[in-house]
Amino acid sequence: MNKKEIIFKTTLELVNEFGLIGTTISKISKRANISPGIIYHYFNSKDEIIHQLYKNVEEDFAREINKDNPLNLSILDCYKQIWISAYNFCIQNYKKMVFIEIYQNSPYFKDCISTARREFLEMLSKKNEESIMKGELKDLPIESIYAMTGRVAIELARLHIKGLNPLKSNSIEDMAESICRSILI
Amino acid sequence: MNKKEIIFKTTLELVNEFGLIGTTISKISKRANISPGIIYHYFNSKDEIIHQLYKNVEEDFAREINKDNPLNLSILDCYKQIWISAYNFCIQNYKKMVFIEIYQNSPYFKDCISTARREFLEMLSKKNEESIMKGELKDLPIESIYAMTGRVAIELARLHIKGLNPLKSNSIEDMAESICRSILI
Amino acid sequence: MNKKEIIFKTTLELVNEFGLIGTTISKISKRANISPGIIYHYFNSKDEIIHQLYKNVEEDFAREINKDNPLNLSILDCYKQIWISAYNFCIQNYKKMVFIEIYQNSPYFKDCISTARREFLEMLSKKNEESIMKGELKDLPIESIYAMTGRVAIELARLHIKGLNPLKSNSIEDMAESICRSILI
Amino acid sequence: MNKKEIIFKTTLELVNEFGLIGTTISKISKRANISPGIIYHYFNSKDEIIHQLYKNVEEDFAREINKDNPLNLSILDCYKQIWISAYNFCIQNYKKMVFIEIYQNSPYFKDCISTARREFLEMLSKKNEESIMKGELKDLPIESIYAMTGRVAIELARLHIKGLNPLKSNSIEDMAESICRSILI
DNA sequence: AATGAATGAGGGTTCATTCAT
DNA sequence: AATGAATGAACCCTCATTCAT
Repeated sequence: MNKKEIIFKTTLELVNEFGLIGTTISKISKRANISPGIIYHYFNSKDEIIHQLYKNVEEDFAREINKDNPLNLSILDCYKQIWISAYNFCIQNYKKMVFIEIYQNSPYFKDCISTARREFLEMLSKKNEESIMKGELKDLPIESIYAMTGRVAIELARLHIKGLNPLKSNSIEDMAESICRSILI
Repeated sequence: MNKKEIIFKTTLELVNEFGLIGTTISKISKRANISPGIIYHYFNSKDEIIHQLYKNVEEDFAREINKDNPLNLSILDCYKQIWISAYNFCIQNYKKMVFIEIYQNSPYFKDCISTARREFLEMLSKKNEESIMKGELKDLPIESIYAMTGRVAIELARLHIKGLNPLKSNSIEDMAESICRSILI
Repeated sequence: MNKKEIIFKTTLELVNEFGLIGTTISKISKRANISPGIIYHYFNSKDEIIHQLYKNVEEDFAREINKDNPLNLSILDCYKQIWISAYNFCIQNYKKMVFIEIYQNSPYFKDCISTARREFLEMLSKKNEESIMKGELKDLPIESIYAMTGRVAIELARLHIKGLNPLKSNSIEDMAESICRSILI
Repeated sequence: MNKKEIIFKTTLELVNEFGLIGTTISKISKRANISPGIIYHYFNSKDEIIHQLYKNVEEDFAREINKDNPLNLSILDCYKQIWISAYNFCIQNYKKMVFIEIYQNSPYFKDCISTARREFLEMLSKKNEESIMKGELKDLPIESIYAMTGRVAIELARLHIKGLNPLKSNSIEDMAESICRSILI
């Protein structure tokens, strides 16, 4: 692992523990066992570390969601698959998920999404419009659909990480189906 | 309005504008037209202001949710009514809602809930268990149910505040119903 | 002496000893026996201290030069009087003079001169033009005239402060006359 | 050009652009296309580069002043020739002149003059004493004479570099004569 | 109750200098 | 000779908190 990766890894951990402001250059350097100065050899500023880390994490997430081409499925199966991918990603990468949450709720966040993610969202929007026309999908903005599906996956994953058993005896597939049906007509 | 209330009101505004860290004692004192020193007569620390404000806001929220005794209704109607109350509360008190969001995504948040809210949740839990027994409700922890219903109301309200039209042509009642059905069997 | 004046006085001393960059907030606070933080109660930045101090010092200098209305005299007597005033000011306020020199040779200096000084220079320019027309004064820009007269006063005063006897047996009046004659035809 | 010379040349340029403090080892290494580390093979410290560069530049200046043996001339012609040489040197080597100005107005400057310059000054002093004895020259220390003549040449050259026309219609010879006459009886 | 000057630890950042390679 | 990653002290500045008044 090179030094940039070490800095990213350490920052990810610290933001989970202390938040964005609580993650200081001094803390990063101490935990990573490097000098504060050297951080500025690899990054121009603390902000740059945070922004680049977010970009990396967002790309990881987008890659996971995309990996089985959900857009080729029927609208319900598409959302179910995305839901399951999101849930699993969050459980397996909970520090990344927490980081995304914190970042997006901070002044750092300027709605700058990665190209990969934007393209995916555009294609999903198109699919949505078609489904709305066909009378399969409720007429809702994509942000609302996300709030009703993907966002719920994240919340449930968060409960999982807190040590709860958020699904109990229900299977992931059943949960995904129940939740995704709420956006259908 | 007494001085404590002035400090709470000012803090609520400033956190909406500048975030928790950006809300300094100096800013509070300037906007509230009081001296920085006197704040420490009413509170032991900045953290105490934040925590107490959160508690107050959470209680306001709980009070609103409770006001029409939703627990007396059928399980679906109960959740629908809670959902609608939550959605409306957030839209009508968006500064409080933003504060809650910021607080819960910060290292300040330590899952400490208010007594009023705890009592309500306990009663709701009991109702849930009965419904699960009756085969009406999915067997899920209350936190998951909240994630699938109330949390979604807040997310949609947030979109409303951002200027989107999150429900489009759908009525609040329909949305509440669709979403709350996802927790039923 | 109030705290702002103490900060100015300390800064003036330190700039004489260590230059503008070498004069740190930490050094100021130590020598003035105050905390670093309080400096920012009176000034917004280190730069503001430096700029305001320069403005004050420049005004002191301009006041001294103006005090006997040299502009009412003949051109030679006018410059002689200015010369003598400048020389005496520098000898009596050598720290201020050194500060002016350092400031004007630094990136801090943005040719922003005080209103009082600008007005004086405009009136002096007018007097110069008249004298040039009358064939009394060499046709030179005012900056050159300053370089040939006032600037020399400062240089000689600097030698005085270094412990030399820069005029030896020559009187100030004779020196002023010899030097100021160099700009006459 | 060997590496030491490259470092000197680069430093001269950078000091003109950024000042002494703004000229960092990092900037020197980047502009000179060498590593920061190797600079410490040729010099012990940044300060040493600055001091040696100053010494070199001062010697260049002294060499130029000396080149036509002004000491063999009459006292007035001697000073006129020195004056003209200084003025021309500054105009033709303005980066060196700016460096000298910056250096002498910085805490780096410790009045350490080069051997070449010292020898020249000693010979000039001797010539001065003879002229004072003969009643041709004012009884002044050599530093004062420099302030009244050579220093003025530099100031006027500086104005030339700033874009002014410091002599206007006056010839260099006339200016040199007017100024140098101020030190004669 | 109230003021606001004062403190000082800690923030992000820079940079002369060192050293393993 | 040469590299450039690495160090760490010092920079300017912020701000929660204290305290004399």
